[in-house]
Amino acid sequence: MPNDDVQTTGKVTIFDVAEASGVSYGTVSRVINNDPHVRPATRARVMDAIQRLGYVINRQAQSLARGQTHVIGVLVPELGNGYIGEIMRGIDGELDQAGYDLMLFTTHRRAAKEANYVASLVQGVVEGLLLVLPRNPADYLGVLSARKFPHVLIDHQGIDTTSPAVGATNWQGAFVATEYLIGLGHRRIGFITGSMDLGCAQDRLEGYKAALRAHHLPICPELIYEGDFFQHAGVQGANALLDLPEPPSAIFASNDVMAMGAMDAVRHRGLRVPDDISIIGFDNIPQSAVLLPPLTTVQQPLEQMGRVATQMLFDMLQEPGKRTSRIELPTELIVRQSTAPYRNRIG
Amino acid sequence: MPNDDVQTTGKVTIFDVAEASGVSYGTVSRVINNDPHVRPATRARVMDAIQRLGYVINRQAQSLARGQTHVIGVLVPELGNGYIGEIMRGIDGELDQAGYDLMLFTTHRRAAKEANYVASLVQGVVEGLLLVLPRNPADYLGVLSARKFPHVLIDHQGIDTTSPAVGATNWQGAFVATEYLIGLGHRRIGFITGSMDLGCAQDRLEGYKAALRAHHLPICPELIYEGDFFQHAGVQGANALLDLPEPPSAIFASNDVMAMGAMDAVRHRGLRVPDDISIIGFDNIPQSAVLLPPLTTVQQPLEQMGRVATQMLFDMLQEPGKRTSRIELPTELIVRQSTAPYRNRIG
DNA sequence: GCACTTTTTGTAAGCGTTTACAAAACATCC
DNA sequence: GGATGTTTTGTAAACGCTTACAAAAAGTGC
Repeated sequence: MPNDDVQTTGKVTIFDVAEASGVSYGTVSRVINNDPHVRPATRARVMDAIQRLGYVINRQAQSLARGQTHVIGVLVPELGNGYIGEIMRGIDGELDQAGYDLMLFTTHRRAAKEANYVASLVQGVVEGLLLVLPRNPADYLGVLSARKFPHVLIDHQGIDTTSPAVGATNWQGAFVATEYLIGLGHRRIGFITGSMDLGCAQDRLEGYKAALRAHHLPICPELIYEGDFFQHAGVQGANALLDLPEPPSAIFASNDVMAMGAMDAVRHRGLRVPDDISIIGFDNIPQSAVLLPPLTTVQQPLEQMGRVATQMLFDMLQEPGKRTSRIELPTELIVRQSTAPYRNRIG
Repeated sequence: MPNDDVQTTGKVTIFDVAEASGVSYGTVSRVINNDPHVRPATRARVMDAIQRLGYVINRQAQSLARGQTHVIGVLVPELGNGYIGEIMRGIDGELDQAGYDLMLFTTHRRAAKEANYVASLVQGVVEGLLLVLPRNPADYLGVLSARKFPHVLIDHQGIDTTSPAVGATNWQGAFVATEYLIGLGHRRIGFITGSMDLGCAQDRLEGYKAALRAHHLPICPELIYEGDFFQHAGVQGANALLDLPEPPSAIFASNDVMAMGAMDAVRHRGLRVPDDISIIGFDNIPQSAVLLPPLTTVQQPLEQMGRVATQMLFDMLQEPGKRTSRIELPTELIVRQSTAPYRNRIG
């Protein structure tokens, strides 16, 4: 007689379990779903059969029958940078707690495809969608909104105002950081922007300008270098700024990665950070704390943004009609050793 | 009479489309699946109805009926570091081409949960599993193998030998890099290891040792600092090595991130790279090229590893019985400016 | 032990597709 | 214009589960 231990192959269904334990398939279903209406003895028998046969539930079928998948989709422009990783960590944590699974889509490849892509892929598989740092959201948002498909944007305060979103107080963060440099005595402060097609980059620039204005300092176009959030732009931006006839004494980069590039460029010229040039970043990625010198930066609550966005999405799933909102989480200035009081460097 | 344009809500099924276009649901299914056995005129009529009603297929139901989901799962220890991001890029690209979707699982949170976690979550939802850099794979591999569940390991040449895997030639990479330093005249070469619980970290260390041996140089335990692949370990490792009575003239870090830390530490002591100390990394993450100086490193074909692993998985799905293999993709030494010929630095 | 209530179990229908098979429509030839 | 062969279309059953409802069993109080 063959061993009927854990089946290694083939599909074990609810019917097999029912037969093996001498109950009906309905009862097996109830056991699986922890329905209280089942006698302890019966439950034990069924559980035993489940073990023996190595039964695991078929989520497809369950989803189909229940009409819900317990999967949410996350759309990211790309993996690889730590910034998105932090956000993902928050999303993942929250999803995990709720027992949801996560389907990952990247735009970078299919960006060119038709706008319906998101809607069509997503329909029937994911219950909601989290859009991280969408670059040209106009494409999908139309479809998503039209279909009333639950979704929330993360870190994009762009043109669209109808979709719920969570971001950070980029403007204030940049304002505070700039003000801090001004407080240290710096008067000429260089600024390296991010990709200006992103709302957050624009906001940071505006915050910088506003702080200068608030302190009656001139806004010099030559002190503003247009970057793109990549390290290389930090290097080039710093070089461009330091080549100026009247170079700045401090550089504010729109993210930490560019700040790192700027730090390298400064040192490569034989100048010291922060003695000769103060440098400040934005994001507070994990690396910033272990640089030499540790980087002064504006902390973005990235993980929290992920968490909050996920919770918002769950709210929407619960009460489909609910008024959606746009949330901005506070940034915080983290003072470390890459900034110092101004002193007349050359003369 | 109400407008029957794109429905914004509710579910449009194959039956609705059938009714709207005056054909049977079977025909609609055929149209959806591009079955050639349907008259052009009929096809057009159905397509039109699909458009009008805004029908999109329900993947759950399709999966259930077809018995395949077109989803594969990827299990990663964490997001956030660029290393995994590169691998993911390769996976994603390959999946995309094949029209598969990607479900992402992270271990870091549920690691403590029972070993069946992978199997139970996965069964019925994903057709195969890619395990990226699994840290304690013994837990799941047993279940996976027992169930003959298609899976491939990425970058883990550990104890387990039965599962198919793709990795890189870590040993050779480290050997070549070390030999390169020796060729530059260095005799005392410091080594900062990765997490020694990972096979790749062990292999790199062995490659380093083998190169020394091959050139009849002594293996000095004090020159080997045990790190963990994080930047901080690079800083500490470099400091420890340089504090030695007889410090090394070159440092080989087991990954680029630690090499960056080491570079910072070296400079912080007023020494220059590469003039005083040569530094070499491993991985060739995108950042390494834009450091100052650009980092000499061993390139790992991360994206390619992702691609190859995914292809292997597809092969396994196609021919379930197929003999599985373990592949090692070649590493390559990338010479940049963080390494220089040895010269007697102090004396 | 009976009538009654409550709990447990079984059954049938449904979720939205696919697909094998049968039926109907069309084309082709003599 | 019928016999024949080829497409095209319709129908029914299946995929593995949930769930409302009905039936059976078990538990009560007298």
